[in-house]
Amino acid sequence: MKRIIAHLDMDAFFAAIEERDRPRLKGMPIAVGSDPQGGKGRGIVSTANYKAREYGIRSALPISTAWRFSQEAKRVGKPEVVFIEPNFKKYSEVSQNVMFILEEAISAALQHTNILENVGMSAGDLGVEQARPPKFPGGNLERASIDEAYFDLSFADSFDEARKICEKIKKEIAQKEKLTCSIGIGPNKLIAKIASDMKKPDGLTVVREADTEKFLEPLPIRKIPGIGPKTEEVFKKIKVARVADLKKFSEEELNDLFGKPRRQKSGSRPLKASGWGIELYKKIRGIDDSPIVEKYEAKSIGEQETFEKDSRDPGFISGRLKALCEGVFRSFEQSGFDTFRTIVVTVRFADFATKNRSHTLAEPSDSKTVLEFESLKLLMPFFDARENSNKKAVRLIGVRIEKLS
DNA sequence: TCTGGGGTCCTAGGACCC
DNA sequence: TCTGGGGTCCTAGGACCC
Repeated sequence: MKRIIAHLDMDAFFAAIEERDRPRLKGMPIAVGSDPQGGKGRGIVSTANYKAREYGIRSALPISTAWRFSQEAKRVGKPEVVFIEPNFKKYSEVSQNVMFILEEAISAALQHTNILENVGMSAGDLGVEQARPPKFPGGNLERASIDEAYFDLSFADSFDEARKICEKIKKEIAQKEKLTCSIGIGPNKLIAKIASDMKKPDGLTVVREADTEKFLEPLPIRKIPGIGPKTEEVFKKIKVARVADLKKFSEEELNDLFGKPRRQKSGSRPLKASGWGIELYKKIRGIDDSPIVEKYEAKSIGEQETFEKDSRDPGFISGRLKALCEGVFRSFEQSGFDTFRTIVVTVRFADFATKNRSHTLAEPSDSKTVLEFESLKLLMPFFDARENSNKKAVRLIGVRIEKLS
């Protein structure tokens, strides 16, 4: 049986929820993110709605820049951007609602398919291939993030059927949650994911197996998940901009490009593993066998904090470290895990240079005192002259626990 | 432009063991 | 004397994703 995979991605999720919940904001430019503090804030934009995107405001833009864009717009008589601080609790509740709608819709569609089959109405392999994936309901749905999910529609047997199911899903989410989403349908997760991004917002894009290579070739390489700003930059230097350009490289060439460090200048490291080259060779040809993974267990729990002002004060910094430990420990207690074994402390300096130090305990621990004591021990060397020779101020610190069980 | 906070995955080198 | 090969764990760094 051929695989049919869908990827659902909510449109401007956080901003759309805020716009929905505050009718007075309808049609206004909205940026959800940290407090801009009159242009002095140091955070970034989490999500901008489509109106705000017309101002050049998008995810990950420094909030201070967004503020400036808003002021410039105001000067030419356009409405100012509405800045809203994120409310993750609310977003996560809405996320659950959406996932529930999805789950119900999938299982209804599956039942429908089975009924048709049993009555012999489908292009029937009744008796020939009786075995349907007995995985629903609640099965074959992967919650990939707060606003994204993959689901398996192979049971629909055709891309046309799958499209109908997805149209229904979109309609239900719009009715029940007053939110729009975009869905991509393809022969695997990779294609579904790229497809869902093609016609945002409120899009539905189907890419059949036979069309995948033609679909991918004209795309900028950045559209391939896993190719980020660094890799894009490397390829830009050798005039590779689109997937079609990338296809001229053999598997060996790509493997070499990302493989072992071949006599590099100190400091610069290979971008990614050997293995990633071969991965990439497959991806740009639309090949992807990765399964839909339902259950998900956290591998680490952490918190970090950027100070309002960079600090050189060990008392202040260790005080904040302690507060972070408390937060991490609280999440740990609520997580259902019993013990942790590794503690990682992160320090980011004023120049954005970021250092980690970690320690793995001989025995697993469940103690807050141990967490606080070990984090402090990991932090101390950063105040040493040797680790921090030019006495750089600290911008951020973080604590994370790993090896949970 | 001047860069959050939550994560995941991958690699390399060194220690240590057989 | 000059020296193996494989495996696992720990630490550190980096790219990437939402």
